[in-house]
Amino acid sequence: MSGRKQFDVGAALDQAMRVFWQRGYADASIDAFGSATGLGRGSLYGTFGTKDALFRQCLDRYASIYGAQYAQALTAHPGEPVRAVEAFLDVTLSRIADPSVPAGCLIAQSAAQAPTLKEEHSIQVRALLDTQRQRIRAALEDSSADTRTLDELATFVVAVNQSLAVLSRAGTSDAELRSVARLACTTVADTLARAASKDGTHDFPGPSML
Amino acid sequence: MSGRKQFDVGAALDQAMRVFWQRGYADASIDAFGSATGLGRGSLYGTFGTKDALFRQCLDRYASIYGAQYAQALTAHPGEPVRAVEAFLDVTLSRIADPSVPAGCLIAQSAAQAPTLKEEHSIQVRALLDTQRQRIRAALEDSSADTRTLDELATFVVAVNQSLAVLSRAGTSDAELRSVARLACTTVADTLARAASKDGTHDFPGPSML
DNA sequence: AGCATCTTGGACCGATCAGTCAAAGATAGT
DNA sequence: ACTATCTTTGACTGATCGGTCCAAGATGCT
Repeated sequence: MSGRKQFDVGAALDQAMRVFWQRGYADASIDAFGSATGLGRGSLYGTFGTKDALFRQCLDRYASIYGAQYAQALTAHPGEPVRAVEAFLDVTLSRIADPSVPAGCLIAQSAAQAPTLKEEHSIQVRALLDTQRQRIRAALEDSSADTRTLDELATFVVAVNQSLAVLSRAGTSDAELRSVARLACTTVADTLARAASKDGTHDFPGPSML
Repeated sequence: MSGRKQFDVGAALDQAMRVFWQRGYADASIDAFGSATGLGRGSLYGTFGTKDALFRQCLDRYASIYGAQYAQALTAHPGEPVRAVEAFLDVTLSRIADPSVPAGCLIAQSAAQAPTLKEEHSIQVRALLDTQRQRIRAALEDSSADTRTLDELATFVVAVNQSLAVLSRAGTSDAELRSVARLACTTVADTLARAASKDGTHDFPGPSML
């Protein structure tokens, strides 16, 4: 049976992504993709190519889906960097709490396995993490903190975000994960406040240096 | 050639641990252990049993080696919880910077792959993380913060610690990792300070509530 | 209707996996 | 020195891996 494609390519890619997400690259067998998507090997290889190519497409799709959510969360609170970070981490927390999708994070999963991945994939993972860092950094830029502080805070938020994924895999409860996120937000708030007071600027207009 | 064991069991276990640490459970083949230890299959199976049993022993060894380092770091600064946390995270940072050992962390690696591990191993990983959390919690106990705050901070430190391992796998520089750790320490310091001022206690003896 | 093109499912391939086993060599106790 | 016991090496097994291939069937164009 065939002639025209008998399945939705996007939906199949979603399922494949979930397999990589849940099991990691090494433990994701072609048969597992077959079971998850209901497709035979011919369809899988004909549509997505090799496992490597499929993985690349899954990383792309993951970045596209959640990258958009992260970007939206970060830009939804202009001028309120702490709120932005809060919304950012909440994207991860909500995803982890969502039972229709695996726990953890495909990027964190892949980063942890980076040494066994092909260079191409490691580079892609790094690039995605760097994009995330830059987005956070941009959201923090409304504050008056110095460049170095902003860079460090952005990396810090990326780190905490990854930690949520790892701990969720170890069965840490949603409440505990949320407390971790909350503490990270206070760190951002305190650090920005300190930076603002140090250079004489404040969150709202006030006496300036001149 | 044989009669008596021709190799150091502890050294072989160290090498095997490094293989799991570097490659993760799924990507660690028996042949890889053979190459790393210089042993044949007979010696490996005769000494350590199956791959599962070897993994369990490697987790034990890892916990023993670094658990001791973590415990020492945490207890080296009694009455100074922030210093203790600093020393704790420094154990991880030093290990990551040590080229004689893989980057990352066997526990973080295993936690990320928890869904594909046998229940027994997931439980073991959880237990190790919980032990770590309790140790941190104990080191924080000298402060005057409430129980809830101490629990949350301990989980937070565990989370940041895991994040260092993940990010190091993605090629994050030592300097960036150290800035993440530094920010986490300020989180601990600020949170403890807030808790102390809130309930009227201070870090050093002063006017009490009565 | 006829044909070229595409899709599909499953058989198949060589490689590699975890684990077993037996033959051979080395040791310790007697 | 003899023997029971242990270790080691490497061949072997069955299962599973990623990937290829092809026959069969479905479609669209002319």
